Amino acid sequence: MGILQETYFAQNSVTVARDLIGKLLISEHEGNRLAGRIVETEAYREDDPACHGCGLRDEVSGMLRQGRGVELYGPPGTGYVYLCYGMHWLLNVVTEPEGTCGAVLIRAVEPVDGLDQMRKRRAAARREVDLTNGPGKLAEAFGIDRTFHERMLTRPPVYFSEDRARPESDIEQSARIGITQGVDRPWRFFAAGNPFVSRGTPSDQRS
DNA sequence: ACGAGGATGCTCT
DNA sequence: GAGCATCCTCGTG
Repeated sequence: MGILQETYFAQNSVTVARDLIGKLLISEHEGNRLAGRIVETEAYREDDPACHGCGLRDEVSGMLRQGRGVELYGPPGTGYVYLCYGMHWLLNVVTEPEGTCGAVLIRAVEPVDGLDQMRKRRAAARREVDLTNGPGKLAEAFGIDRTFHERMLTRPPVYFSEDRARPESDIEQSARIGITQGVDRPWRFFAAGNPFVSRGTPSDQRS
């Protein structure tokens, strides 16, 4: 009921990233229900130097080479989960039609359900905002790891859904965070004023 | 409140 | 060996 389907994720990554703000991320893994309202996302696209998988298509033959990020050309709605800095799992959902490279990174959510289990998984979190105010943190809180890589996120146990109780909030836009390439593209979206938005600084404002 | 530095593993040169 | 879509701890003000 209200689960976002493959046709939804088949849109332009930037469109999906903006529209996912206010939607719910839900996990029914291991008998617990966890839910979070998405408050921060980033879009990654083909012909985008920050995107894993950029440059895998041979310009002459049109054929795909193997390499990191080739999964981003796969079916929309697929999970793309990878290890960042050797320690943190980051959750993406594959976007754009199959055969086109793209993904949306889920950077932060506001906890809605299952906070007790989130606290157990996030032992380092002293304040409630630290449960899920960053891409590595929310993945840990939700128990997302490599076992969700290349799994469909259009049905349980992990999926996205509409939010009936979706609160009003303005959506702001900025450069993406933590990247050194593609800094000029304002493809980060976040809910204005929401305390669960991550602490990162947009890449075009760093010294 | 804020910034520096370290942890840690995978991919590509 | 360098470079990473990060997070945590421990300094200093």
